[in-house]
Amino acid sequence: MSVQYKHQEIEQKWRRIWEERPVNKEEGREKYYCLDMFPYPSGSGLHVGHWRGYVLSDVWSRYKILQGYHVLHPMGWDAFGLPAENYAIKMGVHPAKATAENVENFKRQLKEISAVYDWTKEVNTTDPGFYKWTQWIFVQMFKAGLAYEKEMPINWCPECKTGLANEEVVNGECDRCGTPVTKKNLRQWMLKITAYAERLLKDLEDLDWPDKVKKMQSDWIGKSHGAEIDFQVEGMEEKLKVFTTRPDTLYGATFMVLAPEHGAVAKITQPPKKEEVEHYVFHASMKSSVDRMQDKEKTGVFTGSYAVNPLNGAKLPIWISDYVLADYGTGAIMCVPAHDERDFAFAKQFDLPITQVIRKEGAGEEELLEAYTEEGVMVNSGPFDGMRSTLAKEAVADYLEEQGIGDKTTNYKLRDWVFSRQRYWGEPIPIVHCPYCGTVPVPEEDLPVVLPEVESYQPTGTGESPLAAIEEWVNVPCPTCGKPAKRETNTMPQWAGSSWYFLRYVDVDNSRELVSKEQARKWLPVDMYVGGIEHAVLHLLYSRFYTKFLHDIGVVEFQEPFTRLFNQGMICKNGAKMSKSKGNVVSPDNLVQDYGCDSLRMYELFVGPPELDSEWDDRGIEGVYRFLNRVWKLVHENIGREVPVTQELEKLRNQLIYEVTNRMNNFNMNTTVSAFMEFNNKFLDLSKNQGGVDKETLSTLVVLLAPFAPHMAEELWEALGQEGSVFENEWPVHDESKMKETSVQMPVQVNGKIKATILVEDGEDKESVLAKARGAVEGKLDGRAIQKEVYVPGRIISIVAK
RNA sequence: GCAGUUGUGGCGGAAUUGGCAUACGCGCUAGACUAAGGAUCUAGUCUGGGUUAACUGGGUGCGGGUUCGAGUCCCGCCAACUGCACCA
Repeated sequence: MSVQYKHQEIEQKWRRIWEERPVNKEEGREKYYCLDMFPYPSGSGLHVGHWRGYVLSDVWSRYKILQGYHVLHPMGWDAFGLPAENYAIKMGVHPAKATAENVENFKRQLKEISAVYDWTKEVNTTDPGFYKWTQWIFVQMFKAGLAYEKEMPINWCPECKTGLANEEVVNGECDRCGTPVTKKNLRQWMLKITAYAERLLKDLEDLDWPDKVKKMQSDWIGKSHGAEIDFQVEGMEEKLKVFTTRPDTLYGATFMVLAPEHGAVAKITQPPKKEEVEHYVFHASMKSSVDRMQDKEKTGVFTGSYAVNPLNGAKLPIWISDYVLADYGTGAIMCVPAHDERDFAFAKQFDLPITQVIRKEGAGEEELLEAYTEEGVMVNSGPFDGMRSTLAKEAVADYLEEQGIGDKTTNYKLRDWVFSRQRYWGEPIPIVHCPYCGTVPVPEEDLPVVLPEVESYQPTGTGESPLAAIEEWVNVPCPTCGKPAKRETNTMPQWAGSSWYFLRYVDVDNSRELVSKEQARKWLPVDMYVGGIEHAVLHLLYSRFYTKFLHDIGVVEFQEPFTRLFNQGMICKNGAKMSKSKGNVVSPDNLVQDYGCDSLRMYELFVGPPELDSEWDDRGIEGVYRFLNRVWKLVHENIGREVPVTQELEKLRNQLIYEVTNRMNNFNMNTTVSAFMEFNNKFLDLSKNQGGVDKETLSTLVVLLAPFAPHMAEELWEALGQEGSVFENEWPVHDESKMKETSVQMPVQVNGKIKATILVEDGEDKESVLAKARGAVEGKLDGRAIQKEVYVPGRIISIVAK
C-alpha cells in the first residue's frame, strides 16, 4: 500500500508501450469514425481551451474502442491561411517553412493529450499531394458548370486586401480582422452553391446535429415562398418584375422601389429626375455595408415614372432606395406600407399613400399608426374582400398565374460562393486563360499546380494576387491549343481544403484517386464530428456542399459528410473566451507536469457540461487529482486481499456500470466524472470500514475509467495482475437484478411538505407502505382528516389532510 | 427589432424529466497526524428562528397559474450571452 501514484513515470511508460502496441485493433470489428475539426497550426500553440474538444473526442473514441469498434481517430492541419502569410510578409520567411515549424510544435503539444490519433493518416492541406485533389475538385466543378467567372461588386477587406465570401462578413466586418468591409468590383471565381440550396436545406432534417446549428444553416439558406409579379411601366415597353411573399397584399401596393443597382434604373428615369437619381445611385455605391446597416432613416429618390398595379390599375410611383437589395429576388419590390414595416417607414418619410387591405377580424376602419403585419380579413381587394388573408395569399397567387401576370416562386437568401482570394498562401486555382480557347482547366494529369516561390508575399491590393508578378509561372502554353496563355493567379479561400479533408484521412497515400471506393465504403461518412460552434455555417455548410457534389459525380456514395455533430462549449477565463489576444490563456504544460495528463483530461470534462461554456479555475484540477490518487490508493490497498464478494459489492459494481454507461451515452461527461467520484468514495468506505473491495469490482472500475484516465487504468490493470491492455476488454454490462436496493428511505409529505421518512422494503405492497406512512405522520396532522393518499413507488408518499 | 440559449450556495455545477433542491468538486472553518504542511485523514459548510439540540419557517432571476407535489409544465416580465439583421 505504499506504492505511490507517480503520474509522470506512468504516463511516459504507457505512451511508449502504446506506440509499439496501439490499443485500437481491427480484428474484423465494425468501424467508427470519430473526427476532430482539424486545427490551423498557429504559432502560439495549444491552451486548455483547445484541449477540451480533443479530450472529448478522444474519450469518446476510447469508449467506442471498448465497445468493440474499430475506431478511426485522425488528425491533420488546415494550414493555408493568413497568419502564416502575414508572418511571411513581416519576417520574410516562406509560409511553408513557418507552417512546418508550427505543425511540428503543435503535434508535440497535441501528443501530451495522449489521444489515440493514428498519425499514419495525418493530412496537411498545404501538401501538394493533398491540394492536388483540392484543385481536382475545382476542375470537376468547372466542368460541371458550378465554378464560373463573374465580374461583380463583392465584399472586400481593405486590411487583408482580399475578397471575402458572404459567410465571412460578420456584422459588416471582416470575420478575420474586424475591419469594415467595403465593396469592390472584381472578376471573381464563384461556386454555384445556390444550385444545392434545396438539398442543403432538406437534408438537414435527418442529421443528428444540435438544433441550433441546423437552424442557423436553414436561416442562412433562407428559403421563402411567394410570387413574382409583372408590373407594366406606364408609357413604356418596360415591365418590372418584383418578388413578394405577400401576394395577398397586392391591392394595397401604393408605390414601387428599385435597388440603386437595378438594371432598369437609367431607362425608366424621367429626364427632369436624371441628375438626382444618378447622384443617389453614385452615393449608394460608395456606402460600406456597415454604413448601410446603421442608417435608420430611409432614403430614396423618385424616378418620375409610374407602374400600373395589374389588379386594380392604380398608378404606382417608382422610387429608388438602398433599402432594397439588388441581389435578392428581382432587385425590385412592390410596396405595401399598410402591411410592411419598412414600406411603412418609407411611406411616412416621403409622404406616400397608405392603403389598408387586411384588417383584424371585427375591427373597423381606423388610421394605422404602424404596419399591420398580422393575418386578418381582406378589404379594399375587389373580389377577395372578406376572405381570410392566409387563404388569400394562395388565392391571389393562383389568380395571377391564371391571368399570366405572375408566377409562384421560391427564393433563397443563400448566395453563390465568392471563391477567389487575392493572396499568396492558398491553392492556385487550376485554370489557364487562353486568348483563343478562353478559360481552360488545367488537365488532370498536370495537377497539382504547385504554388511557386515568390519574392514578395505582399498583397498588391489591386485585385491581383502576388502570383501575378511571377512572369515565368504566369505565362504557360494553353493546354488545348499550345499557344501562349496565362495562368489564373487568384488562389482559393482557406475553406477549400477543409471542405473535404475528412474524406482524405481514410486513404491518405492514394495518388490515383481522391479516395478509393473501397476505403470510402469502409470508413465513411464520419460518425461523430467534434468541434466549435463557430463553424456552424461556414465550414459545415461548405463541407456539405462539397460532399453532395462529390456524390453527384460518383466519388462517394453518401450525401451527408457528418452523421452526428457535437459542439463543445468554450473555455472561458475571467468571463471571456480564452485567447492569446485577451491575455487570459492557461497553458496545459505546467498542469500536465504537476498533475498529469490523466488529471487534466478528467478536469477538462469535469469543468462543466460539455456543450456549454465553462469558466476555468486552475484550483479545480486539485479535485480530480485527489480523486485519482484515491482510486490508486483503493486499488493498491485491496491488492492481495482475499475479499469475499458481498451483495453490497455486487450491487455497487452494477450500479457503477449502469451510471457511467448511461451518462456517457447521453454525452454527460461532467456527471460521469462525478459518478466515478461518488462510487469511489463508497468503495473507499467499504475498503476501510468493512472487508474491502473484491478484484472483480476493482477491475470493472479500472476498465470503466480507461477512456478517461488511460495511463492510470493501464497501470492499475497491470497491478491487479490482469493480462494485456485494459483496452482489450469489452465495455462492462450491468445486471439489473443485482442493482436493486433491498430497502429505501422514502419521504412522506403532508400537504406538500416533507414531514417524515419511512423505510420501505423492496416489493412491499401499497397498503403496508401507506400504513407505515400514516403512522409516521400521525402526530403531525393536528387532528386533520386524511383526504387523499398518493403513493409513487420508489419516490414518495403524499398525504392530503384537511 | 427577430430567433435561440442561459439564469440554482462564496465559486464550477447536480437533480433519473413533475417526486427528499444544492449530488460531485473547489474554497472556507475546526480537529487529527507532524519538527513542519500549500500533503493526507476526520467533521462541518443555502438561510432565518431555536440552547452548538430536538424542532420549525423561507428558499432555484421576478410576478402569476396548473398540480397531492414545480428548479422542471403553462402565462407575463427582467437580465446576460449567441446568431441573424432592411432577404420584401
